[in-house]
Amino acid sequence: MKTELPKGYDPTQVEQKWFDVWEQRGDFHADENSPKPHYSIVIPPPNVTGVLHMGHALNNTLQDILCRWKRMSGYEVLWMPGMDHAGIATQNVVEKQLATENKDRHDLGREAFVERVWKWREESGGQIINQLKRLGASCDWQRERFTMDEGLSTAVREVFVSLYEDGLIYRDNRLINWCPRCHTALSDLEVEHEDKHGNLWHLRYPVQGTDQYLIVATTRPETMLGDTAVAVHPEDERYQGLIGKNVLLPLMDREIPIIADEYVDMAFGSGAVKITPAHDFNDFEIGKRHDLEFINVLDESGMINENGGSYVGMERNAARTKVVADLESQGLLEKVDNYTNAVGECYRCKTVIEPYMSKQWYVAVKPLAAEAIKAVDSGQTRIVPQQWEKTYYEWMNNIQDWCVSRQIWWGHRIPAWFCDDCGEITVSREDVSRCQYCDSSNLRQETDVLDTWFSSALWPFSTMGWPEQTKTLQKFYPTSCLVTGFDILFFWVARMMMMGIKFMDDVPFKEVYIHALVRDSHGQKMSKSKGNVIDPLTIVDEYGADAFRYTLCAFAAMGRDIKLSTDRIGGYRNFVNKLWNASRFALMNLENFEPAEDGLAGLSLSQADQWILNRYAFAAVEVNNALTNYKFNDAASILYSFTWHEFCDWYIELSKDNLYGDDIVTRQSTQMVLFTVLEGLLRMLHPILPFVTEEIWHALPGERETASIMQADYPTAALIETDATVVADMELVMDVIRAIRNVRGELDVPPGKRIKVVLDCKSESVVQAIMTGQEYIHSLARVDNLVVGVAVERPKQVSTQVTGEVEVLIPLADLINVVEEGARLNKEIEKIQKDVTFFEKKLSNEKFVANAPPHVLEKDRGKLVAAEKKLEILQQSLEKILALK
RNA sequence: AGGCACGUAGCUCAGUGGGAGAGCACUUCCCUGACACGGAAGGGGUCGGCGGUUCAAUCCCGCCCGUGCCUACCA
Repeated sequence: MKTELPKGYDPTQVEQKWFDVWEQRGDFHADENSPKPHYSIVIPPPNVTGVLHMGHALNNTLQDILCRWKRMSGYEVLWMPGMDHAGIATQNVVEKQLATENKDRHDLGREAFVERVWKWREESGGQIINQLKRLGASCDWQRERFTMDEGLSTAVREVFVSLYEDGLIYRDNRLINWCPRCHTALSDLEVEHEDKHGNLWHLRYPVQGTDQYLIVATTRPETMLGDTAVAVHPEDERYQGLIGKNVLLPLMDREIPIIADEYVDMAFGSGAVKITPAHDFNDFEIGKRHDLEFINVLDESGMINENGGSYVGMERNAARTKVVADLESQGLLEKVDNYTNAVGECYRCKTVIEPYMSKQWYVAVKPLAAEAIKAVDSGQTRIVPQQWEKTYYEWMNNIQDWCVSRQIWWGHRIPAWFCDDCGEITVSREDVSRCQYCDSSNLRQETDVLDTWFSSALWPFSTMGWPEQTKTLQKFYPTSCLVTGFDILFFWVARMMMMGIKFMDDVPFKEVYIHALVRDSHGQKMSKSKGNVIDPLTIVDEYGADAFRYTLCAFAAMGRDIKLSTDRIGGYRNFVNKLWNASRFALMNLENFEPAEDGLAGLSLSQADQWILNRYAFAAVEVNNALTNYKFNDAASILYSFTWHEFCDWYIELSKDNLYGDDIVTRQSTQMVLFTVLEGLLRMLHPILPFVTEEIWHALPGERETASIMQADYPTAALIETDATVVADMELVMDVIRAIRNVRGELDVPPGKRIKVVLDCKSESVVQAIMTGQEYIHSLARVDNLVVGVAVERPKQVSTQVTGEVEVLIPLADLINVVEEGARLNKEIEKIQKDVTFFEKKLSNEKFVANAPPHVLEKDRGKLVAAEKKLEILQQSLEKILALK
């Protein structure tokens, strides 16, 4: 597939073309029968309702980089893709649709509603999959899974029943987090706490049998309708006489006791707390301790129920207003303070959650967590960066039982049947029609479904066919790595650890790489409901997927926040274009070139050739190191500077004379090096820049051994041994070129002007190095007359620059301004003088000389000597220049 | 309230116990036959503040200030 490269790189067509080829050819498919060592990653399944955001883009780009790198490094790579069914979110989407038809789910009934959700899923769900493909994600798309698929549902049921049989799943009636809008229970994690400005109302409760009032403070006055006690601290002297007495609850005219409990903070407010056991988590505990009445005053929608006296039927906020107004009119409102406190909200719809009494299913997670802690502690699973281990332990050690039942319809229905005759519960892998206990057929299946995260927790093995013992599981479980953001460390990672260990008897992943979160400019987490999402696809459209990927890769190391700047993306688009044009240059100079069978062996390699091959080896080693340690940004910067600053800025320029010259042997060896380095460079870059590298790679001369660059070997080492002396000589010549350019630039020598340069060298070996590279100096420094030697005759009027062992002398002649040269020298002298002073001071410190390690001392002494020499030369030059005036 | 981070060039951010880095932006010059999404040469930072450890601190420790996130039952 040879192609002529157009002048500018246009990503759009190239990206679409190659992705189609890759996917249709099955290049991403993982073979469970492969003899190669395995490398596996399961994708953090995006919501079926999801639209690609920056977080997905980062997360999946990093996974793709790892997968492509490992694939090229000889591994059989499985990147398992899929989505979760996002119970509440998806149900909300479809309910909104229904609302536009003036219907709700109850009008349809459960079965029809679920059907409707499936229909939505087929028609509009899962857009994100195609969006991931636009990024170049090399998932094994043939294996795409969905948490509501039959296989995964079987896994969910197997796990639920097993946990139940092991006594790790139970039912209990307690306070849970209730979303009055979604009409379902939520786990603790699904409640987001946000500080909100509100009020602290101070209420006066009349004490029975006295004319005293007890002042209680509350942020939720409407809950007073359900108060069943007032609590004070047992040691609070102010209230000693009141404990045991009653207050008359205003508005309800209910007598409730004054109790003593150590939970009460004497210093806060009046030191007296109203107790509403059915509507507050603390009060719930106190209620149990003191055997109080639990009066629920709300219904499922957050409306006051029949227990709320005259407030029945009022919405909770309206009730609050009315309660406060009524208390005030009765003189029972002491005062109102401004107050800020954390209010819990539903993570799906942001409705203020309600602590609500209800019977729910729980997983007793403590025993599971203990194992999951051990697995990280023992190193079976490594969390990178390690700092996150602490967060993981912190949560795991304080873990609370997990409420897994949800009062919605879209999800895995809990496989439990209640018997109307004997009251027992039958939990079963198969649907049942008769009670296990009394054989009655009067059964009703539990209507609740499971938390979506319950099925997500099984993802690493359910996607591979569990509970069947599949070859895929044998080959690819445990997975090698999990790549995710820290925001779902608890939601997902911790739970996968627990379930993996419990059901697979092995950790779900060997390593967890936790990356930063992409936030908006205010540091806010991007989310659909906040409306602050920037669409990554518009970035892809504008800059190309490769440039976008490179940016994300370069950004990946940031602590916790990533704020994307389009300037930066533009910079990497330029980088891609640079690579493209360097490749065009190569192709133009590789006409009629056929790569030699034995590669670089036997070629007479120039200074420049050896130098670039040396730098190539360095880059190859370093980029592998970086990726091994998840240092994505290091990988990006190593490859950036090798490509641009070494290959393009230097090697291509150094090679031009040889490529344009008449010496056929030199030309051919230069071509071979140019070709070989570029070809290897493309392979090095491919994991980050899959599209452009594939395109160029196929345009190179010669035959490729594999159908795609993604199947070629990833470079790991030197292509051929290079001579360290020759490489150092090249660096020396480059320094000389830089020195000449510096003088030219500083003294405004016209760029086109060819000049005379005298190089006074300290030794014959330096002369030799320079003589070998003299053509480079002629060409890159625009020199037409070069004199090199040890103690050469020095022209009278010169500009002087010093680099290492070489004095660079440029005759002033007619081209250099004496005044400017004086200024330039003064600037240079000032710099060097600082160095000299610095090292003199350092080395005259006796303690430093006595304590510093010898190699440091040696190095600094050398630096001082070099700086002193350079200073001397520059000062002499300055004197001469001044004498000319 | 506790925990975890962060504070480095104008901007966005890397980085290390031994004389401070990148990209973009900026200044000067150049449309030299791959590339102006380019080339060459420059300018720019007492690495948040104060102490401590060390021969040596931007890096380690403590405190402070500022910012962000996570966890938490102060009504």
